Amino acid sequence: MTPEIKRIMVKLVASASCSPNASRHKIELPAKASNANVVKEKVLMNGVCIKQLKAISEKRLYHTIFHHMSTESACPHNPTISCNDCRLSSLCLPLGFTRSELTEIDEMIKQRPLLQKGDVLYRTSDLFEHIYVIRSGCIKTAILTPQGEEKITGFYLPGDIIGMDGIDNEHYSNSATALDTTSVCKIPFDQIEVLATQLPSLQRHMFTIMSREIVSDQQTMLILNKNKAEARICAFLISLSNRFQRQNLSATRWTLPMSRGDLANYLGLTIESVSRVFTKLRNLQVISIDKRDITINNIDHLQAAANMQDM
Amino acid sequence: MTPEIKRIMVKLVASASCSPNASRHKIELPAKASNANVVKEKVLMNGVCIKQLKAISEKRLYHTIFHHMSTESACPHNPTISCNDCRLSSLCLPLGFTRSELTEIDEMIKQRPLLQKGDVLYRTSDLFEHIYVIRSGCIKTAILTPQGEEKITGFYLPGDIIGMDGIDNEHYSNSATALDTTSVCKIPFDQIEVLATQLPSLQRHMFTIMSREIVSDQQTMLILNKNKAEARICAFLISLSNRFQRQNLSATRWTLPMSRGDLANYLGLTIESVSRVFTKLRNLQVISIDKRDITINNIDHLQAAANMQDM
DNA sequence: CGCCTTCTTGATTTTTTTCAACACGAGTGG
DNA sequence: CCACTCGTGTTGAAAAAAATCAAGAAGGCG
Repeated sequence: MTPEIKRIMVKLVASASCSPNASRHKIELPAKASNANVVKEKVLMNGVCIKQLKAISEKRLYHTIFHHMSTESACPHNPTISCNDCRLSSLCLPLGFTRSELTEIDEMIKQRPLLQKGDVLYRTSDLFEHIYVIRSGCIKTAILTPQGEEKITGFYLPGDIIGMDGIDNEHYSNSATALDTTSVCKIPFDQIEVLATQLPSLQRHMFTIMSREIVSDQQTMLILNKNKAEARICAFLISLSNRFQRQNLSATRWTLPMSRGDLANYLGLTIESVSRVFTKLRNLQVISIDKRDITINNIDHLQAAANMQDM
Repeated sequence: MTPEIKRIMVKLVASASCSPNASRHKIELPAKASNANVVKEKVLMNGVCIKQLKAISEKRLYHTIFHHMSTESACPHNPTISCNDCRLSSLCLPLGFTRSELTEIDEMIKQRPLLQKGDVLYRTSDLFEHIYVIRSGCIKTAILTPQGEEKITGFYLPGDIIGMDGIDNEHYSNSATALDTTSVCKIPFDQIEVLATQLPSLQRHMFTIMSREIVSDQQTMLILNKNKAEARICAFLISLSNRFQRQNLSATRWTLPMSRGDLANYLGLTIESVSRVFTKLRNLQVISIDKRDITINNIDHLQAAANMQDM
């Protein structure tokens, strides 16, 4: 590990105190981080393992750390943090709760599982009992077709809530799989229901997040309806950029959480088509790509390409 | 009007008494109805106009009437029918309500607007105040793209509930337009919220129907993800067939509620592609088509084509 | 070092769109 | 009653786009 990277990491880890008032980071990835230098140590933050990979490039490690740092004020993946201290609570819970109401909710969310890349949170037709809030990392949800193929229905980032598709018939209609080291809050839905009858603002909040999921699914349908591969991918990149920005991450420089295969599956294209569009956009200087690290150089062009006439 | 058709119509209209116990119809369209004979009269049922067209073929009129008859026990489009008597109440409301609770809900749903073909129920960015239950007819919902194009997000049939996309940011994100003579129940959402805190089963029901909408949107994404036009259209026809069957209509013989253009828009194809697939399916004897009247001759082939390998 | 997964690139084939013409019925007006 | 137009749907030929098939590059990992 180069001294430069070590210095930044130490600084980051040091600022990760479990305090609700810790200032929010706005971090850009410096070009100094290199893929050449490989870190073989386990990386711990406040005693929690955030990377189990045996070898990881400095650049990727740096990405991982600042990603976790900027999505939560306190220790990423730390299962002991309460809703009172959680930076995501504004997304997760309605505003205006009293301290005692918050504590009541905190009591309800006892479990905050830590998933490693590839771990399955729930499977299609598992009994529906919980909804989950993503605290860090990334989750993909997918439906199994009658032919046994997996069709990805969404990618979920910190602050997003998943599992609500299971309310209808008591079983999840999707499966949920971690694309990276991911921590989630596991919330028992029956307790939500009871609490929601007592706290109208919680009931309203539940309606709101479900409505938001409906709108977001329809936005996805909109992207899939664009018939040009380039338009789909550009629209997806813009949507991802906006979501990172909402997490106070850079809007123009980030790492794709998913593989080309997952992306192609989600967008209804083949891997080859995705790869070709990426190459084309890179040749046009619209984006720079290094494996899954994306830099957006020309957001206007991306926007124009996403909106291209397609019916 | 031929005597044969007149006889059937009189029989149908006669059985349309406003009684909750009226038996449900299971009706097939007889081949005798002809497109040649044109009805130029207004058609009334229990004093409510169900067709305003100046000229309509017997066949289409017959379709219209039995469609309305079989979706409701009582007078179609009749705004005075109460939830107590509505045949759709099992879809619309949770089971196990007491008579007084039902009356309370009935009180809340005072308005049951009647829409003619092309009428707009609400527009994108209208203030969200109501959700709507389709009682008869068909509604399409659509999102306006930044370029001003309309992208259809769904088709809704009797028993379906629309407008829940508006909860999130106080404004509808879709517009809703009638594709046919359509009646809806207009339900004030703020009153739903108040009532739902008092009646846990109503709260649960709201969560359920929103969850169902999420699942249904994801099913649509699944159809759009199939990259072959034939697979998309076959999957859509099967889905429509199932929905008609759920309304106790024939699963194999019905009328497309939407134009080729709307269908193409919804499926992310061009009008020409839709037309070509229809022609191909007709040549293969899989379906018969007469304008918008569809007869499914070979459901297995349709199923196989819908499931065709496409990734 | 070699195996495996992921990603890229090229050549070919299939599919769909696009452009253009035409058919048909409904509604209109002479 | 008949020509006319308009909206809707069909069909054909050419062009564009994406899938498919095939091969190879790069990096993680044992």
